[in-house]
Amino acid sequence: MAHPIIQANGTASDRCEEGRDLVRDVLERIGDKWSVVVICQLGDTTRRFNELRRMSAPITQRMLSATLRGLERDGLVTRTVHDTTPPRVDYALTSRGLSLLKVVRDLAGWAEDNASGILSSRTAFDAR
Amino acid sequence: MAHPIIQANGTASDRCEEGRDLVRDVLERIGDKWSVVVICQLGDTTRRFNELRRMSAPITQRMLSATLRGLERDGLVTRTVHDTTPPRVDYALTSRGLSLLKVVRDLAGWAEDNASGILSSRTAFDAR
DNA sequence: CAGGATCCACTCTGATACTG
DNA sequence: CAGTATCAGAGTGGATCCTG
Repeated sequence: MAHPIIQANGTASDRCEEGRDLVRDVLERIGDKWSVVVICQLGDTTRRFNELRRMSAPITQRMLSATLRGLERDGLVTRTVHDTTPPRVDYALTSRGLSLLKVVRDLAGWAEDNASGILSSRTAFDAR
Repeated sequence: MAHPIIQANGTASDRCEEGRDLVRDVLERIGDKWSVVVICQLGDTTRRFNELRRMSAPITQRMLSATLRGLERDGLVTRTVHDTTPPRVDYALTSRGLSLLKVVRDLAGWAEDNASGILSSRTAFDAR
């Protein structure tokens, strides 16, 4: 067996096969253009709409709104409306959202670790 | 601090902020419709084109071809052509691809663990 | 067997303008 | 402040046909 690291987890090898639609579902959520950005910007603190908008620039109002609604729908984010003037709405990650944040950060870590290698691979490939 | 787990890794909190374009780049690769499926089907073994096609059904020829080329471009997959008749081409994950497989399996694990919760959240949200 | 080329339908996103 | 509505453009994937 060439790469024992992959075999370490007994059931993990099946997890890709089995729940393909599931995985696709999740990836369609976090694989869109802004979900990961918003999740990371939220982190473990509460943020307001325009605050997130600034932090996630250059996201548009429309996309931030849509992204937050999607995350809320999946139970990853809570939306709290304070009935004041001017209106104030707070967003925060749920515990499920926080657990996803962890996974996403692992992914981000992998991305950073492999970014330069990937970029040079691309350059080499395109030069053929 | 409500969720110390998030704070565990000193630099990890920055990894989302810092390399946003990086992360997006990676997510555009694995976030497309088929990359994750193909990566999982490859696992740590070598596969031929039509073999992958069957395993990844209902992927089309066009998309399998495009997906594999993308993965090869990023140095995640090797493509080995055997000059025989009929032609035979073998695909396998590189070590970089295998390291991504690990991360992807974590993601798949998260997806499985949270699938039912997410689905019921969606139902509840849509019923409002 | 392992693809490439073409055409089409759909989705996702951005820009802009407007509202409670 | 925190959104919604509408429109147009780009990208992405599927179906089909063809080839060394």
